[in-house]
Amino acid sequence: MPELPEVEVTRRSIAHGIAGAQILSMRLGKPLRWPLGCDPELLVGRAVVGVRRRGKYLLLDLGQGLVLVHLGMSGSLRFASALPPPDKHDHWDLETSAGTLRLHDPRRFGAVVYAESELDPVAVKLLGGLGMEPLGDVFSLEAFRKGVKASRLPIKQLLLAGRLVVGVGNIYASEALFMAGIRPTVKALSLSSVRIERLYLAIREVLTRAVALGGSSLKDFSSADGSTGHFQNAVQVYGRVAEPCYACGTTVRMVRQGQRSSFYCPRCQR
DNA sequence: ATGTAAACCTGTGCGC
DNA sequence: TGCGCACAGGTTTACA
Repeated sequence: MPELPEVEVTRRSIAHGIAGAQILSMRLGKPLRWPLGCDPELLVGRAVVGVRRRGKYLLLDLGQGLVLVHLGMSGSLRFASALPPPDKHDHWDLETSAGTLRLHDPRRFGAVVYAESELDPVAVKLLGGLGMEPLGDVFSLEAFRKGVKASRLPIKQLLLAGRLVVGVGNIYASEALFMAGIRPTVKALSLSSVRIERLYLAIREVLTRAVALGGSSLKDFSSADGSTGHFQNAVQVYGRVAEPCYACGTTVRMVRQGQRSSFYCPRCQR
């Protein structure tokens, strides 16, 4: 479910409230993607210094060490001073002096992993291969162009791979490619510099816009304060197979790429 | 090295 | 109403 915008919106909804809080207890439910990697008791008494984001990971900085949180396909966080008893899909509670942070994740593709530092092997394994932050300064047109021209993958799959640029998932890849007028099946290295620049700008624009709209709440996503996003109402092609393109009226198509569905307008995107 | 598919797990919607 | 299947916002791992 969550791509960069949803994770960033979640981060913003908890960062202020949880900063400086002390960890009082931790509860784990059913197993997630990976084990926590330490005794939960080890973290009790530590402070949550701040919350950062790297790609689709949230990084809870503790006084010592950090906790990596990934929402997988169906995860969402809640942060509140009083939460109801955990239901069967609530698999992690972090009780702090400022409130409880709770991971709700029916499919359990999400993860909560402790690392001593970002140099900890587990952190390197999870974060080490990640590409550029699309909303950060290091995401330069030059670096993006170089990466695109070096890949023989279809451009959609290159974006999803996360090795060049992070945070672009299935929704925003389709949306950015529509915005740039590029068909998802085009080989990355065949794109002209002009089209690469259009895509570069589209990625930044679509992600920025999605964050501003609170992310996409397709099924049940909500940020940690319970508010839902609105980007799903601004979607141009994602999930709109067989419906008319808003720009030209041509029927939106769906194609299967790497076990994921891609949506595009055959007239607007070449 | 690269490209494709299976795997992880649960819920939902659809055709019959 | 029930059953079986396809599919769902992600990522790693295994295997050609």
